[in-house]
Amino acid sequence: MDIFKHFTSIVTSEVEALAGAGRLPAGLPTGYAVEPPREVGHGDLTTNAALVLAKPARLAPRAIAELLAERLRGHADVASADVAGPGFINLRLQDAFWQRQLDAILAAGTAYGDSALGAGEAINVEYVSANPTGPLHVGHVRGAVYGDALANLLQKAGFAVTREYYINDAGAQVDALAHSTFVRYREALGEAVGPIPEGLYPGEYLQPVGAALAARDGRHWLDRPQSEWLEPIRAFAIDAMMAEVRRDLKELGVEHDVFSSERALHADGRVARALAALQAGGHVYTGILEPPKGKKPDDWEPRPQTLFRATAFGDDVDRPLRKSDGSWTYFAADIAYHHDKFTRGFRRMVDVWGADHGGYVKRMRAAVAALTGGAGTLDIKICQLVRVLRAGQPVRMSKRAGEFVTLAELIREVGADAVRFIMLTRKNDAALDFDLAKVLEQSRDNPVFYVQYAHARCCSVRRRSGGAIPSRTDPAMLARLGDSGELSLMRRLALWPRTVEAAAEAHEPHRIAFYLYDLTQEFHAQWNRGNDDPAVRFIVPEDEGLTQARLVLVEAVRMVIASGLAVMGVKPVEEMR
RNA sequence: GGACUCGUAGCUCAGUUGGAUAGAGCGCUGCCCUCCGAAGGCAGAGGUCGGAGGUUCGAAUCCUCUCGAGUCCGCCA
Repeated sequence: MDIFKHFTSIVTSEVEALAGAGRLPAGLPTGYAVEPPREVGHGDLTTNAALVLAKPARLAPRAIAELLAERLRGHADVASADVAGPGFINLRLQDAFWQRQLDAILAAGTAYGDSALGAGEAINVEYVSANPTGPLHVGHVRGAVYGDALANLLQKAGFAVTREYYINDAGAQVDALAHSTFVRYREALGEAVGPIPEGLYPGEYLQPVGAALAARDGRHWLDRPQSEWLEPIRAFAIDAMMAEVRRDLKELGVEHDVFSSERALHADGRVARALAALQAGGHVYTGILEPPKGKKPDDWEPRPQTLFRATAFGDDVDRPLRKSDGSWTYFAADIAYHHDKFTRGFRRMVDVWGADHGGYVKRMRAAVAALTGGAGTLDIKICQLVRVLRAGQPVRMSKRAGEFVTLAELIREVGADAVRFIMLTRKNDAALDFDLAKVLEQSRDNPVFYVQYAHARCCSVRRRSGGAIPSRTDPAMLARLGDSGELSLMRRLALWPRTVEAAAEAHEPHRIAFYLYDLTQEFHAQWNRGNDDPAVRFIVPEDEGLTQARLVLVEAVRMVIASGLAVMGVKPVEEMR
């Protein structure tokens, strides 16, 4: 149960009751909410109902607040209801109310915080979608972790989530991959190939691919013309790279449900069909674009092009659909891809892109709007750059020289859990520094350690209790939990369902990381009090009843940490080493 | 020239979708601890939210303008 929704509905029924008694006008709107107060000193809950209702009710906010507060005081869970400031109502709840929440948490386990928000609606989250021309590197990791955590989060919020990867296996880049692989193939067969030609991929990661091809086909392709080997070797290389990508992603804990091929979209006519649909809607025409101002390409020459009328849907210019040789642009294929997702039943789509694709957002949104007549929604989340720091110094990355930190290396160095956690400690659209030393530090300013440590401490309590965590609770037992630190932990736990929903709605999984940090901070603080004062320790040998109640609290904390980490895709640890 | 994202404490960043005295960590200052419930604890000082207007009962949050940083800008994907 989300306690804030619970009390919002109580306020609503009291407003109706007051209207029924003639003390408020009937038919007032319900734009108000019961929320946690920003200032803890203001109480447990606060509502702006009187402020929101003042205008439609044509009454002073404080007068409405007084009426409502009077009614709210009559509820058994409400300890006090005070009018404050311009007309807020601050509620304090009985300890028993908070204690009762522990029941709900223990009963639900890590399902506590699951929401019906999504109502089982299908949603497609597309992420990573890196070109199959090389191994994944740090530039891809953030999107991978963000997308995966978002998918987990949406699942927890009640959506039917499909995790999808779009393979850009068409176009010049995969042809270059095929040529590069052919060079490595010749090399594997003993030829002296010299330096890798300009325009091809020089990375050593293609050596094993060439060797594997040689092992499979022997010298078969050596004297054949390019027209014969290009396609089969391209397919071979793409398969090899995608196998590596999938293996690396699996190491990171990322597994997609669906891999969609761009090449297949072209091959089976889906591109042509999508574009025909766009054309039928009157969104395609032939025209001449203005050159971009301020950065005019040297070889610019005006020419008529097949254009999508993106400006009709909020974009700045209309966008080309065909290259000068008549083939489809990448954008055209991407339109077809989103059309395909929509026809597969996804009215809701999320794309996770890197910062360098920011300029592409408007046209894609425009295309989806045009294709679906507004029935499909596309949210595009941009992940800003990650700077990897070693000893406080940025690690230089040059793709051309082939020196970049790969995902596999990153995981080998600090572990998948640390990688995932750190990637979620920033909002997706803010730049992120990844300090390789800091993530392994055992201190409070390393959130990975801090949160894991809290979970380990919970497990430690459980171990030392000898497995004596009560499976059932009763109000009398939980009534022993009256310490201020215990109560603020209970209040924090009650924020979890609300945190999940808000994060899911905003598509912001980083909020989970921040919540966990706050929760564990309070847990550690309570633990530390036990260092000085044995009476507030979780295990009090001379008081079994109190210990039982506290074990319930600790177990509830552990479950919420574990379910938060599950959303982040981080494994909770039982002990620190 | 334009588009997009970001400007919040000395530093790195949150900010519950417009609420009441803007939060956390680091750093700084002070006090306490040296305890395996280890990998420190507690407390304090410190920002008017880049700047200027506007909307609102109420703005870090929405609008306009402006300054600064990053990313991007036909036929690459």
